[in-house]
Amino acid sequence: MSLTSAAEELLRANLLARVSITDEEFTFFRQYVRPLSLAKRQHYLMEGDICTHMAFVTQGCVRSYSVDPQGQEHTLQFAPEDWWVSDLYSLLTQTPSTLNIDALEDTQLLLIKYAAIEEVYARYPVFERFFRLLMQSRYVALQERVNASLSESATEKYNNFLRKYPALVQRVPQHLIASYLGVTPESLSRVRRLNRLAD
Amino acid sequence: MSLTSAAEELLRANLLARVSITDEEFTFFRQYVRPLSLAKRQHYLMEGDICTHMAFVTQGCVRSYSVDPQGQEHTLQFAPEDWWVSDLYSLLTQTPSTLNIDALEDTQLLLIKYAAIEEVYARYPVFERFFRLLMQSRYVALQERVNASLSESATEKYNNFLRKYPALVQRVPQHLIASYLGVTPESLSRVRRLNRLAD
DNA sequence: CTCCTTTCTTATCATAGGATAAGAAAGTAT
DNA sequence: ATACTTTCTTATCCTATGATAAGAAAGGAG
Repeated sequence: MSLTSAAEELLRANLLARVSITDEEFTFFRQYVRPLSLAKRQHYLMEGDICTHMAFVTQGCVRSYSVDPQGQEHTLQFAPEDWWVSDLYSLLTQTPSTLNIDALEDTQLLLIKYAAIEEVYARYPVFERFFRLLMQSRYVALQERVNASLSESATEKYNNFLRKYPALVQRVPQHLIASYLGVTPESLSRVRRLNRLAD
Repeated sequence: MSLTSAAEELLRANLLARVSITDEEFTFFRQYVRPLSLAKRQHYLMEGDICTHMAFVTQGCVRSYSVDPQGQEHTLQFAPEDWWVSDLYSLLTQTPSTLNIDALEDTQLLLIKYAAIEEVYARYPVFERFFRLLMQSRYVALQERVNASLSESATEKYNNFLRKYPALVQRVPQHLIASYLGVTPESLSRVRRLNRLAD
């Protein structure tokens, strides 16, 4: 049995943050895990591809986004280190993806083969528990985002983003944050200027 | 052992749509289920309450909504028969709810005690599987809603709502659909008029 | 049937944020 | 160092949608 890499230890820690995992369980899980490197701007998933793996980011940052009929990009998720990302709909249904996932920086992923996941759940239900817990917290966060989109102005959305994700603001281009918030880059720039004037 | 009610059979069918459940498993689960009736406009949950149960709607319709600092209501979910509803954040953290849930019609719920759910999962992991699957599909649907809020105009959002939830349009007041879509009732009325003119 | 509440519509006016255009600043590669 | 790309800003103008106001229509309760 090979030693675990630093990346795998990050994955183990991510699992342990939600559930208790034994060495035996983790060793079993590792069978279905493989690393993937992405260069900055390289795509992990492109619209139309079928998503076959769940990706866990161990280094760098990716984002998932859709492209609307006018060619506008809309960012659905930023995933820096310690985050999971995939096109869940494509993964679950094994149909062509409507999302794109690309790297905002040079990035290291660990990929878990979706075709093996049922086997993992059957052997060690703790992994099913893990993904239930993960989905639950993601659901709560997404609902909060829907609520924000219904109730907040551009300024409020940006200021709350600053508060919630201060680290991302430092490493992600502003026009991508704009596309996450649902405003144009020019409007976000205006929001920031008015923030500055008001301070 | 008492006979199952029609409501309980609806619950059983809802579980069976995602997982295989034996009579024994369902009988065990039933221990933690109790019915609740709500009159139209009656609240099941009010902001500040701690959410202690998951609710499954067997008759009627409820909605969950938040109230912003200006007193505006924002509808997060409509839950007609066969849907699950709760304030998941309050449920998971046992902290005061930020959401309200009220009945749009006379409604029958089945409540599952959250404090018992870990016991249920431990005894019969199939229930954990069920809630994982439920959370997954809810997550996918919410992400689609976020995507719509980022990319669609009021008209598109309304027309897609019509397409996705034709039954709800018949039974839910339009101003509540407006509050779900993130537009004012007056704007929705305008959208409908322009739709009519264009037909 | 009548009153009262809720829901929906229409019209006018106001505004937050989009569209467009241009350039500045920062980052990257040769 | 220079050129090229990406990112960010500022300014002007424009439009989709919000705010306000008023009334019509529909639905319930007595």
